[in-house]
Amino acid sequence: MNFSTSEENYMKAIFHLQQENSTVTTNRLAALLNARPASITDMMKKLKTKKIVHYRPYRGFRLTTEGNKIALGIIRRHRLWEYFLSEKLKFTWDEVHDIAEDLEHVSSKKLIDKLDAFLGYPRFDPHGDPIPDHQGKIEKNRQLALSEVPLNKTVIVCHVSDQSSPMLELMKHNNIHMGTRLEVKKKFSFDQSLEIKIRQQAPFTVSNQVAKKISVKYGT
Amino acid sequence: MNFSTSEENYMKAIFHLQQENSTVTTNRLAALLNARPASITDMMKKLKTKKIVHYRPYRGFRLTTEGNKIALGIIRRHRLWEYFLSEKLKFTWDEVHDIAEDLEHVSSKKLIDKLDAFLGYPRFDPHGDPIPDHQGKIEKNRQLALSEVPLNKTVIVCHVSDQSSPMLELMKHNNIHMGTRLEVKKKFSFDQSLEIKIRQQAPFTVSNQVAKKISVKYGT
DNA sequence: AAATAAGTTTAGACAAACCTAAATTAATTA
DNA sequence: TAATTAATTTAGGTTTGTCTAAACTTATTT
Ligand SMILES: [Mn+2]
Ligand SMILES: [Mn+2]
Ligand SMILES: [Mn+2]
Ligand SMILES: [Mn+2]
Repeated sequence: MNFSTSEENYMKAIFHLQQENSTVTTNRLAALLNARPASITDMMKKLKTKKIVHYRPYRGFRLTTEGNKIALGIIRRHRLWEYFLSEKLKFTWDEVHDIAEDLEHVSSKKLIDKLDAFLGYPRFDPHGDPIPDHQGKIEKNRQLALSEVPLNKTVIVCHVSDQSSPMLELMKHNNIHMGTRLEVKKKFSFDQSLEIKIRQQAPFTVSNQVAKKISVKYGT
Repeated sequence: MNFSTSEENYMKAIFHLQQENSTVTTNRLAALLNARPASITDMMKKLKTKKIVHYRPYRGFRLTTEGNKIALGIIRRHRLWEYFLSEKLKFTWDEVHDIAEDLEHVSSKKLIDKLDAFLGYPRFDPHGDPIPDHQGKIEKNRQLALSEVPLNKTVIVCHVSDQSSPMLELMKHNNIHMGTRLEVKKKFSFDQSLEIKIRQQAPFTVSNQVAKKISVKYGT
């Protein structure tokens, strides 16, 4: 079967919400997609007849096995394009998402498999998220929030979930950017603030608020 | 202003029809877009209010200066993606068009300019058609039909406008493919058939019917 | 100058994907 | 258990892009 851009965006959004909570509600999805709840209900009815979601009125919904497979295909496309944009076209990591949001809907299977080969079968996108392979197999996400990192382990910054300018200002001031290697030296239990050390720099402190927004992975 | 996929497809189609005949008619456009004449009229009214076409009912239409500029942008995107697909992803020349038909509607200017740079500012797409530059400037098309080629000039096959299997069979039999270098040795006035010579092969004859379908350019 | 034919437009429908406002259901609290 | 509240669905619209069938224009013939 073939799906519209809209249907694909819904499937992908449901997939992401399911990671947190296996059954998804109308309002959560409406918020994520910037749509009204009534629109969600309309689409859920449609996706139910297409056997993409399990859905019982007032009871929430989740992807069927088939729906899950399709969602993984869309995520594969999204992340491969993000990798392409960042690696080949030299976009910065914060610019790639919006463009990939459109490119992901060009759904030629052959295109994506050839793109994958051209890129050398990358396993993670520029935000550190795993890229499903051509069968839809996906590795466990190796990221965790900076606030969860154990003491004295070197980690690499790979995603920042807030791109407001106040946040960017703070990051710039502390010299944190994508790929920065750092260690957590101390956790203050009073406010969960962290003392951070970047190689060859004086240590500094970040609030728990900030640390929750920064994702890192264990370095190679 | 921002344009829908549909509006973009109409603009591009009008642009191409204008090359042959400066004012375009409803039925011609309907045929090219595989749509009903009534749909064309609807869209022309819309594009007129957006100042993309000049249009007087029953009198045909043509792109405004603005419409022309936009159409060139879409053609630029289309041909750059075709080049990318063929050159980087190793698609064959006959596979690239349909995929580019979708990719061309991803309209980030920055994406296309970076893609252009990545590809090394190519000037012709895999079919030999010129690629407009970032200002919309486009070179003259250097292609001509094989049937129009003067005697004893080496030319390179760069486009075949009929991809039916009978045509492909004939081309395969005569060893003609994209990039083949050949010379026209003789023109028979009786039926306009041509005697063709490919380097290190015995000469053979093709009908005018075939020669009209094959485009070539002067070699480098 | 009529009549005819060809090309084009209009009128009216429809599906997709949204929306607002009102009604309904489920969950929570008194 | 009966209200109250929060979440969700339904009813009814709108916009975009398409279509068919009927009406209309323009061009071409008698
Ligand atoms: Mn998307
Ligand atoms: Mn990503
Ligand atoms: Mn297109
Ligand atoms: Mn082309």
